[in-house]
Amino acid sequence: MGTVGIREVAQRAGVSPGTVSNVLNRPERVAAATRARVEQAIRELGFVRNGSAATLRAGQSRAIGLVVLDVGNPFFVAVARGVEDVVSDRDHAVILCNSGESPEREGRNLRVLAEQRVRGVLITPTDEDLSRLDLLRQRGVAVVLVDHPATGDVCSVSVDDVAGGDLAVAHLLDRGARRLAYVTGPLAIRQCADRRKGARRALRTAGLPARALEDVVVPEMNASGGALAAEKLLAGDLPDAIFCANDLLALGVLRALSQAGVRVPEDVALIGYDDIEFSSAAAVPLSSIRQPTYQLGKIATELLLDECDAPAGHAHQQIMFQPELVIRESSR
Amino acid sequence: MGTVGIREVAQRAGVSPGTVSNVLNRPERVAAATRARVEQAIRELGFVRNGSAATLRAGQSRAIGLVVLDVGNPFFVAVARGVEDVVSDRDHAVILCNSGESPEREGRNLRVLAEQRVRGVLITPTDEDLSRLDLLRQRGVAVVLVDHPATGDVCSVSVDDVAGGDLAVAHLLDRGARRLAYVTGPLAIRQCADRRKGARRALRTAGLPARALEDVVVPEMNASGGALAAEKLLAGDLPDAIFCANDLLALGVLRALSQAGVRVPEDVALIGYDDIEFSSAAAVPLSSIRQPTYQLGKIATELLLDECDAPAGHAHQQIMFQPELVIRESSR
DNA sequence: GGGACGTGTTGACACGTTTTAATTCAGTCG
DNA sequence: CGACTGAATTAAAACGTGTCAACACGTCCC
Repeated sequence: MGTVGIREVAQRAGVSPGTVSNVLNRPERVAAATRARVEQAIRELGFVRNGSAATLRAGQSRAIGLVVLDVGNPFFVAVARGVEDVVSDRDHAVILCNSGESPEREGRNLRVLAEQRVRGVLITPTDEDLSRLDLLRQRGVAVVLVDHPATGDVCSVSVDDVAGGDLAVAHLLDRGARRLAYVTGPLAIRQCADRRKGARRALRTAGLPARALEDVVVPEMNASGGALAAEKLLAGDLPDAIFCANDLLALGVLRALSQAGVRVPEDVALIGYDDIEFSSAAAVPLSSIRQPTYQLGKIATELLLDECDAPAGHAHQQIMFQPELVIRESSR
Repeated sequence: MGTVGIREVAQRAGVSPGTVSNVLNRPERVAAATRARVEQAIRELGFVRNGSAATLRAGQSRAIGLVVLDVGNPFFVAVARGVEDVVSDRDHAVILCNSGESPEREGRNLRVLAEQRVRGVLITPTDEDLSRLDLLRQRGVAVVLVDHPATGDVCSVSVDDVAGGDLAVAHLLDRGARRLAYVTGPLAIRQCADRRKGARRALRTAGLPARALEDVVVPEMNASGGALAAEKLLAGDLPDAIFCANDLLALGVLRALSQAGVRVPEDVALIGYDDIEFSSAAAVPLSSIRQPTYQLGKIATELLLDECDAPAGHAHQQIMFQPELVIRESSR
């Protein structure tokens, strides 16, 4: 059994290869009877179209690239779900790449995507240097930035982290807190800095001085980072309420406080960020800021495919979603 | 700027297209001076090799497919990490597909992979019907089953779930438990059934009757399923110890018990399965059964690529890993 | 009955790369 | 000095599909 191509199918159905191609790509242009004959031949021979030949001929593939910072992060998993749903609706495929926050890996990934001649790329960049993307954009590949606000000449979809920080702290203040702590990763990370900015805005709105919010910076944004932050807090006077830059940090804080005999929310109120699935299942269900992650992926993909389909009459858009406050036991 | 191909590079470097191809694929065969000239031309023109043309010519691409049941599941995320590390070491790419436990989506995914002419496929099948895979195997595409023990004519890599169940219950018995509960999802799921089988084996080994282990079956294997199970247990006489078929269930149980004033591990010991990241961060750190997920992905990929490289002298292997007991507070 | 028209179908070529056999050339040995 | 060797390079032939201009064949209208 040699490889069965469009030619063998054509021969078996008694038509020309061109007709088989039409059946595959524009079925409406071929007479019903002929089409039926071709489709039967396809089934009988177990023909599977050669995607690379199609891509080669067309100049671009029916695939888009998705480059994320960390496939293990629930945030990106949710985004990916949104992406995949749209993409499969529109009969495309998605090539998922993981940059692991390394610019070098990001570069490798982008090269592979360029070689594959993807139609477009969704990417959460590892840093502010967008020049790596020019390589693609020069070749006419559409690009949409995900969770990274852009300035002008490119589409972007993100969530308002300043508003999120504001929401969280306004809620804590509303609940009566007057001395707060902000547990965060490095402030060089845009998300951390923006959420802090929002938190301070909430303080101002409530007429409180900036020193009412103490920063606790830890190197790693996971549960052990949270435990470390809790240690620092326990060493001094405990604040009324704690705002954590993500849920993993908050869970670490929660556990360390519980072990030290501090009650949440009676002694200290606590709120996280991201609303990961596990937050509602924690020992004390965690209040959090929910981001429209699925929507993020969905809208970004629609934007991207629209740009691909009409590269001429396309105006770049910067879309920013608003996050949402989810109140649970930890700050009730 | 028209598309720049191998031809333009050749012209600029003053060589033939064949030489450029050699520089790309077998650099050692071309004289150092020529190579330098070609490489400079590549840089100057910003040439990016067209992967589809290469794939078309070669008959297969330098990519493998990975079809998982659920991209959101930490188990598969860890497997995917193992896969990607090996694959990128060997200079290949991985196309990640999500079947979402739906045989129909699985079929679509396999079709796309076939069209892309992948070299091989790693798959956790949605059901026992492996006929969908024949479509690929007939075309000479290597297949390795992941987390799904196979019988004979195909490679497989899995973890011994019976041994895992045995480990968990043996540990609980060792700790003094005499009346136990097994909180699980539908027993039609192979993993659930196998872990139960192992649990019963541990009972026999300890000389206890099967009725010492009560089954609590819930429809969903997540935290709310665990809460539901806990309700059922609280309605009767509490057992000494609870074995949960996965960590999310265990976390749900833990929370519901705590709310009811039951202390873990003093009143009831608790152990989960999978050892997901959150388990160690729970209010009461959770004992669990750890599976070598990363290894699973790594070995599966090596097996697959070996089969691809030497399709002739390849003997199918069925590899089964042993899980590992991780003891934490919840069963100390 | 002839021309215009529309629907289906065809044939040939192009897409960009890899590969194989052939060719060139400098150096070596008999 | 000619034949041979081996290394470096080349020319040409695929790979399988999509497209597009051309063509066949009825049908309708004047």
